[in-house]
Amino acid sequence: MSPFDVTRIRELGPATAAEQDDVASGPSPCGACSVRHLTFCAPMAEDELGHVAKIVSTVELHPSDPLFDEGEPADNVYSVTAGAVKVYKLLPDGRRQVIGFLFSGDFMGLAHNSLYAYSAEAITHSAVCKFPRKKLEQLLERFPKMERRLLGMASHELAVAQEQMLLLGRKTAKEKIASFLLMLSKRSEQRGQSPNPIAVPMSRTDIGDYLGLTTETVSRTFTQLKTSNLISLLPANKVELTSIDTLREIAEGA
Amino acid sequence: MSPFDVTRIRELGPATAAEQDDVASGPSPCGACSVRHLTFCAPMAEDELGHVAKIVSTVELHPSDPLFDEGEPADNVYSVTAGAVKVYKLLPDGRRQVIGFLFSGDFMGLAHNSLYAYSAEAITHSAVCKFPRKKLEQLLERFPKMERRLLGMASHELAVAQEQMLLLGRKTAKEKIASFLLMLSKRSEQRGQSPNPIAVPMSRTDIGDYLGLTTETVSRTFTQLKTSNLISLLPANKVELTSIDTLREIAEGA
DNA sequence: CAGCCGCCTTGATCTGCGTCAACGCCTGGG
DNA sequence: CCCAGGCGTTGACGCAGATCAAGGCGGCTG
Repeated sequence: MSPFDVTRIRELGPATAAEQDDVASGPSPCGACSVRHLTFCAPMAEDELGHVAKIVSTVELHPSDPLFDEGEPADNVYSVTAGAVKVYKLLPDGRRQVIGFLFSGDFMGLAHNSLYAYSAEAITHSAVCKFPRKKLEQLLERFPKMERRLLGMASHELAVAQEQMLLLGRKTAKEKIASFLLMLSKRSEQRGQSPNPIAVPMSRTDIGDYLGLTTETVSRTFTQLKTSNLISLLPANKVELTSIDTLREIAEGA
Repeated sequence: MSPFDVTRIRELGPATAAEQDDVASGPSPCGACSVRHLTFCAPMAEDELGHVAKIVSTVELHPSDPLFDEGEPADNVYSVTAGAVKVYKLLPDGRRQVIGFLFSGDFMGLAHNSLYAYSAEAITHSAVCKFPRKKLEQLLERFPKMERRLLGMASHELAVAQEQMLLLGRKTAKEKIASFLLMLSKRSEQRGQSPNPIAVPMSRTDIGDYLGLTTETVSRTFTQLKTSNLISLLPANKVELTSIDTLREIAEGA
């Protein structure tokens, strides 16, 4: 079972056919958004949400639906409200690096120049809010507190990216997998979901491309952690962290 | 010869003994700052610079001087005005990952929580402007255009970090070194300095810790590029990129 | 419900880069 | 002027993880 996605999408409000067509369907119910406190909309007061609703449209995504590609004009900024999305970069010969996995509250598309620096694709059934860049910028100008929030979130992203550089440059396969699982757990908790049996919706290939490993190594390392009784692989792509403290020690290279 | 650092420090304005002691010495001459257009101070009008000068103090750093350490309270934000600074993270067992090299115009210390997420140390004789976080935040509140600039710079940092993840996770040693040299060249040019014979002020160890390699591999790869006539090692830690196009092809994995 | 396809796992082997070691060069201090 | 210590380079060897290969399993489809 994976009621998670569907549930959260329902929380978003009615998903009409028009929305699936990726077309703005007039003001959407930001007031009903259940993950608003996680997003850059958080600082907006109830009576200001109309300004947000006026420029936003919602998009529903199915597994492996692309959202945009690296190099396209970055005309929109997106905020994930349900599900899981991966963003990645490619080398000409096809080598892939997954830059991040996004969940409810995360945003993407803040390009410093006018082109997207990465591609985005849904992993699970997901929903995102779409903000035309120009209009969002006008909104930010009018509501500096929203811009402040965005700066705070960007700073956080930066810290996460730096932690990931440490992982990619200096950790072993085992340390990488342990770090990855703990990260998923922490983020799940931050979204108000279970921190322990965690959902791992992405494929071994995606995980490998995120950690700088091959699928084979990811698989072997999962097996190794399982054999050491540090994790259990549950049905429906869930993983139980049997010994979080030990995992933490491994992740930190102690 | 390396007049570069000294020159740019002089451009900063008089470096007094008080400044060397890392103590605010009253309003400093932001109006005379030759790298202001590169920093987050750029959007400030001439007649607003007094507000900046009032909260800033300058710090001079000698090679290998530490500026702050990971885990310390992040009480200040710094902007580099001359020289070169490295920021890095450590694993408990001493493995190091250099997160970035900072030059004129770059800032550091934008922590999302209250602690520095990395350590900072001067590579060359350098100068930085020090902004008490609290006071800077007040200033940002008063001048949203400065906050906007900071958001733009943070977005850029994010894109750079993502590019670095691709490098760390998926590129070979040769591709990493080629990418690194091209990055130094581009950044040198952005600061208005020579894009081709480039200054490489950091040690082989620092380069290795930045690229996820050992010093031996860095050294061997430099030798290999030299033997292939793609670069020349010049005196005073300068490197000439003999065939930028070929380097670019190598860097992109083509 | 049977067959296929994609994903995961496991095994065997290979290799790029790490590790260990030695040495040359430059620089700064006595 | 000489010596010591740090940095860079080079060589020999080892290993973590990549590559190549072969099934297994579960879910979707006809």
